[in-house]
Amino acid sequence: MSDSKTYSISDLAKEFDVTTRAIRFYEDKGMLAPQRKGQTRIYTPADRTKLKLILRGKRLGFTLDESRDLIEMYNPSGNNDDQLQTLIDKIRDRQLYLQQQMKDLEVMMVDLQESEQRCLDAMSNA
Amino acid sequence: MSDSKTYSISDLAKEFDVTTRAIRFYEDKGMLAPQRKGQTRIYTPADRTKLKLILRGKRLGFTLDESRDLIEMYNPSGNNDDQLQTLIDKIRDRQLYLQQQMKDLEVMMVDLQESEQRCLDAMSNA
DNA sequence: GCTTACCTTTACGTTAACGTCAACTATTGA
DNA sequence: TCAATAGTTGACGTTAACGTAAAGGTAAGC
Repeated sequence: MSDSKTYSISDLAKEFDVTTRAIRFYEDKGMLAPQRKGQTRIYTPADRTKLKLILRGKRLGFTLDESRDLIEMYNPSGNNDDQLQTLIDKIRDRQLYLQQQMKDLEVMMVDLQESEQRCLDAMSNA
Repeated sequence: MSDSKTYSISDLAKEFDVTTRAIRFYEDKGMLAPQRKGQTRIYTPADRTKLKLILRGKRLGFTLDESRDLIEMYNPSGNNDDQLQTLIDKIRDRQLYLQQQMKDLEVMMVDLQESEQRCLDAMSNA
């Protein structure tokens, strides 16, 4: 009863709004390794979590290779602290990058609002 | 004397840390149109600003095509308010996306700090 | 038994944003 | 004068992350 829940590939595809092709692609890259029932892939909650992490990495702008490294860090298999430090550095880099993005976005929003206002002015004078 | 300052292609490449190839590529895509002195490209401060906007767009995750639309919005040439609204929508989308990125990043930082701590613990017990 | 829906593998195609030559011109300073 | 430096235009190559078709296996329901 505990955690015997499983998912089909299309279950996960629907839940996370990705294609089955993408999920198989992640498997090809060695990031997922679901069980099989015959030929058909069977995903456990752990597999589901991994997929979630992959997609989170994507949203953060990591490549799949980078995300794979990150995910390996979550489980205590290879406790290589050099790698760990490298990854923490990558995270920090990405954090700085995000801060720059926020600044850029603020400037751009102001510029566009000015542009919008000019447009509205032009329309009201017609 | 006012704004007669000009730049060579490598001036701009150095200033913004991009390759000359990239700058010519943006021109091929119709995003820049510097004057020529013979064959050589001569960039005005206005060109420089455009390049700046292109790179800002990149940092925000816009494609070059999207950035071109954005840049056209800054000058009051085509006051098409439909387009303007479309672009404001795109900006808003990107803003939401950035907010999601910040959330993702926070979670990931916590996860990795836990991972780091486990690693440090393991080392101190050796 | 037949369709429909879902699953599989294999493999070539696609897109963005340049990288990387190659082959050439123009300028400049020793 | 000659070599180094910076500029030019093609044009083919590259990478990531899938898309998309081909060609088929399997199980449910009518």
